[in-house]
Amino acid sequence: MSAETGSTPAPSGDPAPGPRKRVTSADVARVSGVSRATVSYVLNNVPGKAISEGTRELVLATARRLGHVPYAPARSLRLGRSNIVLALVRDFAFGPVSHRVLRLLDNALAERGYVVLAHRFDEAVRPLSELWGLVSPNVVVAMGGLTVPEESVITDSHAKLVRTHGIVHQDLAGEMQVDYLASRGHRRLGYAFADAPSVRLVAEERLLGARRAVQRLGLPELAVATIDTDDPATVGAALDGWLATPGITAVCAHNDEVAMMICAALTSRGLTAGKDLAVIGVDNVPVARVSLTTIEMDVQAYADAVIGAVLAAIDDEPPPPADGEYLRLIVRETA
Amino acid sequence: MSAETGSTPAPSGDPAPGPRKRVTSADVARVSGVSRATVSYVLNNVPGKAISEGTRELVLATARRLGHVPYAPARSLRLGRSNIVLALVRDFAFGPVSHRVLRLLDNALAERGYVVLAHRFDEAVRPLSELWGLVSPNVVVAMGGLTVPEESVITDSHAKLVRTHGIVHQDLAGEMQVDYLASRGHRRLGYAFADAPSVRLVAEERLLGARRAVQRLGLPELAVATIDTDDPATVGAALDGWLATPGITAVCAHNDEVAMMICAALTSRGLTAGKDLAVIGVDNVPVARVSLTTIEMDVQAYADAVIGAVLAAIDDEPPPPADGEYLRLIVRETA
DNA sequence: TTGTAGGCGTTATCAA
DNA sequence: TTGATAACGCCTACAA
Repeated sequence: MSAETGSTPAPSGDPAPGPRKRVTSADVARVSGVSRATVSYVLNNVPGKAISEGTRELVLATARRLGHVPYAPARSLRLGRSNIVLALVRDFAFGPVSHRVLRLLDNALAERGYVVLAHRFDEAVRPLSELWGLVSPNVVVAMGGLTVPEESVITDSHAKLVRTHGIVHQDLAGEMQVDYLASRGHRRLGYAFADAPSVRLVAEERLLGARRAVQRLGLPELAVATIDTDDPATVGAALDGWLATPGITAVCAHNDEVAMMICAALTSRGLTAGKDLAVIGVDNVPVARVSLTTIEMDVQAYADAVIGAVLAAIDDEPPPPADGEYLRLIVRETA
Repeated sequence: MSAETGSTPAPSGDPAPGPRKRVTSADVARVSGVSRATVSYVLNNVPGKAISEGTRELVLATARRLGHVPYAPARSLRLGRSNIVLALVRDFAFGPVSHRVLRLLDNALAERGYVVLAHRFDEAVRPLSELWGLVSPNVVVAMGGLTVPEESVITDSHAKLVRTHGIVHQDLAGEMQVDYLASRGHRRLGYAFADAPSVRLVAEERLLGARRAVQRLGLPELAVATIDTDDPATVGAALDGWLATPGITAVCAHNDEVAMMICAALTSRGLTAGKDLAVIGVDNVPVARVSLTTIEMDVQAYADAVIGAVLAAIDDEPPPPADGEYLRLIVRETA
């Protein structure tokens, strides 16, 4: 009975099909009448070993019949690595573009036998270093930027690190916004800057690009207002500020969500986006597709770059170069 | 000494700070000059054992100095269970409410030493049964409904299953929408039904509730239009249909995103939500907070229910009852 | 108060 | 073509 130690002492009442005994590969071997090694060879399709077709099918059938599922922790322990790709995000609402990238990444990795799991991390809740005692990923994909200490914690772990930040040059989005508005004759521009920790790096890059374009074109300085998407009052205040400033005829928004909030605030004031004030976003989210002028990202190309980097990391190869054209202007009604 | 003959093969060329040797608890024991058991007792704060303060601090200091991190797979293998709570979602864009619930869940679980990981599953990409060979969760939280075969695959695994579907009575949201609009004198109502696999169950429940309210109040049947949020044309078509139907003065939307798309389409036509057509959503997402009338969910209460269910599952206890008032009407400008 | 020993499920190595 | 065995890192009953 001491052999049963590890397992739950079976709380007196357990009629539910609770923690049944795990079906191990040893069970499959025993029932099949072969050795554990043979089972392993068959289940893993080991190339070198030649297994007779009869044995192979017998093992496969037995495994299926008994409902054997390889046990991930044991496998990881033996191999010294897992098949988990952990996507670190600061917020589960990490943006429609990243959502789609992760979907495509998981699709691509499924063929290789890897899986993408997402974790929302917050050093205040659980230090990153504690994470490795709970999950042991093969590759960590940092969605969005990391601080230097965060990076080093990951580097110190045994996982390889892939950064998505930097693949898409977010500053170009800001530049494209300004360039387009300027081409339509707008001279004095407002800028709606998003203030949330989870998007800070991206937000700063976009603003930087917009400022650069303004300078390059010799336009007056941007009228930057900070928006907290959780507080609609900041949108109203920003809008009223722009409307009160003579000459401002257009606004660049950090993204489509902010842009839509501005549009809604305009409507509240009996004004119309695209008529009384030009508004341009970034992302081309579904809700934008009705009428918002925006900057679209080539998600497939972006995802391909991420996929390439992750596959290289898995194979312990140097990351492939990730350059390409990812951004495209979409003109609709609001600007 | 034979222990030292392990002879790490040291692949000829390995200049990169690649897969360094893992620091094991045995290393900590050896360097500290104590047994492996002692290290384990100290690191896990085992209550029964009394460890001298000196030993305790020595071990802790050594572990920190060597950078020892307990290795999750080994721990899971020994214990027969992991500390992973896997949230299954059909789409990473699984809604702002669920995003917040997962955040609160992870916060609550951090204290217990568990972690929440999210996985976007799609049977067409990777059968659920394959997942258990890649990750071995202690608890699976199904965000949104599951099909019967999906449920049984999870039940067959060794993970416990927690369902979030059913905690919040989504049909009540539909009822509240209709009740409110009726109270404002609207008689003939449109309904914007969302057509996406990832929200189907919720969408059907909300529509069901709306229909029930219409019947109860003796109003004419709902003019239901199906919206595909990825295709703005469906929004325009739906709106034109309602506008062309005499007597329709208000529309219930499946959620705020759909509602915002309708508002944008109204603006495109020179009309205004709340004036030319009443619009009401569900969710109270940030972008709605500017002017959209909507139904808000008490996310904290919802999350508390989920947290309770997950903690019970971890402790192998029966799930606590999850009843409560989760929904609240928020009146703004659009209805 | 601390140490010893055994085993969790899997896979690689070696032998048959 | 297949089988026996050791090892991955950790935890814990039992012995000292």
